[in-house]
Amino acid sequence: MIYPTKESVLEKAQTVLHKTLRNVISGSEANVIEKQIEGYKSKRKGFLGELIEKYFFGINPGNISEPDFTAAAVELKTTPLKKHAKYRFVSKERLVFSMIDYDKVVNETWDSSSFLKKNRTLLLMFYLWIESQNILDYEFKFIHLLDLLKDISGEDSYQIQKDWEYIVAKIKRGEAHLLSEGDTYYLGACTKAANSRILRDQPKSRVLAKPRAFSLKQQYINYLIQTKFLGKKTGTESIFKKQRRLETVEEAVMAKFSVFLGKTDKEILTTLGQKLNRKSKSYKRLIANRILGVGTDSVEELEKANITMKAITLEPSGTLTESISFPAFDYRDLITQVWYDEEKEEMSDFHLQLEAKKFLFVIFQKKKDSKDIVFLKAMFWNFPIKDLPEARRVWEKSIDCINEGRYEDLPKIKDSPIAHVRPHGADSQDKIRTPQGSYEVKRCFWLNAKYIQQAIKNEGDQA
DNA sequence: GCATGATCATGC
DNA sequence: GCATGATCATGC
Repeated sequence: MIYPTKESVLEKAQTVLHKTLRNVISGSEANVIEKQIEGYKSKRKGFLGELIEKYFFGINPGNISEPDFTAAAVELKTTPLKKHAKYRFVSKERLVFSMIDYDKVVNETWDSSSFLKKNRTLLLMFYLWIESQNILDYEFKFIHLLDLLKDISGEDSYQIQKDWEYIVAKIKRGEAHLLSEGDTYYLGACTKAANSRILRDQPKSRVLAKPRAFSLKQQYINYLIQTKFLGKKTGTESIFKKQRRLETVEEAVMAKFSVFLGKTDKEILTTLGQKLNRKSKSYKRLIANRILGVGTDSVEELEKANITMKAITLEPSGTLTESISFPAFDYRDLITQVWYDEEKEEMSDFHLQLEAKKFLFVIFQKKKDSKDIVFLKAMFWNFPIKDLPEARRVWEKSIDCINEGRYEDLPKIKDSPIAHVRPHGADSQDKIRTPQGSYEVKRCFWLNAKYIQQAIKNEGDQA
């Protein structure tokens, strides 16, 4: 089949909306597919996409650098949704594009990039994923064309371009092995499991690098689902109430904070005409929210890019005394997780927090001989990929301890330069069930204060 | 000063 | 009602 135009592709695609693949193919085709599925131990990633190409569209694009629908210049993406209590549907995963060709990409510019050539216009076919279900019976819920230069806001397109350029610049520096999904905002360089153990050459360094693919982050896809496909408000608040300039997320956020550099908490609140409870443990966090101009913890520009804001307070000497906490974990769930599941291409929660997330540190410093605090700076930070093995070690030790019921032996701050485990509940009675059936106080992973202090200092050195 | 356990205001 | 982020309190 030849589909000459984007409209013809979309028209055909929409005939499977609210239906399943089984609904639109013949019984004998279904039998052939059933036989193939039996051949696999588990559902192979991307298999439904291949079936859609072959049996539904009747195309055979293979692994080419052109869009799947070459004449129409449309790239097909068959991708899963999960049900969600609050948001109805969320993307089950990031949206993955082709592998990054480290040798080739360093000679490209964004406008002429092979990424844009292949992926500028996407046909997104979202189906509802249900673990136990036959892939022939997955229902297609959303089918949309998305032009990455026209169908999203100018700021979002601009950010995606900047993300691509950041990734390419890092490869040009000979740091392909240090790429991390958390480096960028909407477009990320994610690991691809299929052959992630086979390391690749990179053009500007002798160090072998993990194969990675361009991808749109899960949070950005969720934003698209909520605003474009479900047509709902996001439930988040934008830091822009009016028309904004064409700028990156980082530039936009930094511009908000730069106004208050060196100001005390009182000065900031007076300027903003705000009053806040100084006694609260959330005091500085709330100041940061007010600086951004929001009255909530759900900030659109931060959530879209999977950024977590952390208010940090340094001592007058510059020392950071408090470690940074993550959400409390569930002991019984934690021990079922795999650091990186190659088959499912899924990371454990802690791994995902470190690799895919970016942090916005809003740093205050206590004043000597005064109750006042000063706003020192804001900075974006993401966990360096070189430190992942150490974080993994702490995580694995934790799982061993939990499996063996040795809760008193969970990794302590001195056991690692990077992370540890500590209580994180409402109080000492806030307990949760363990695999052994007993109850233990809720705990979580923490990033060591010293480690974060060094990260803050390193950023200062670079500037 | 630091490690460790415990707590609490906020907002969803 | 509860998860979360950010301390606070205690003891060495």
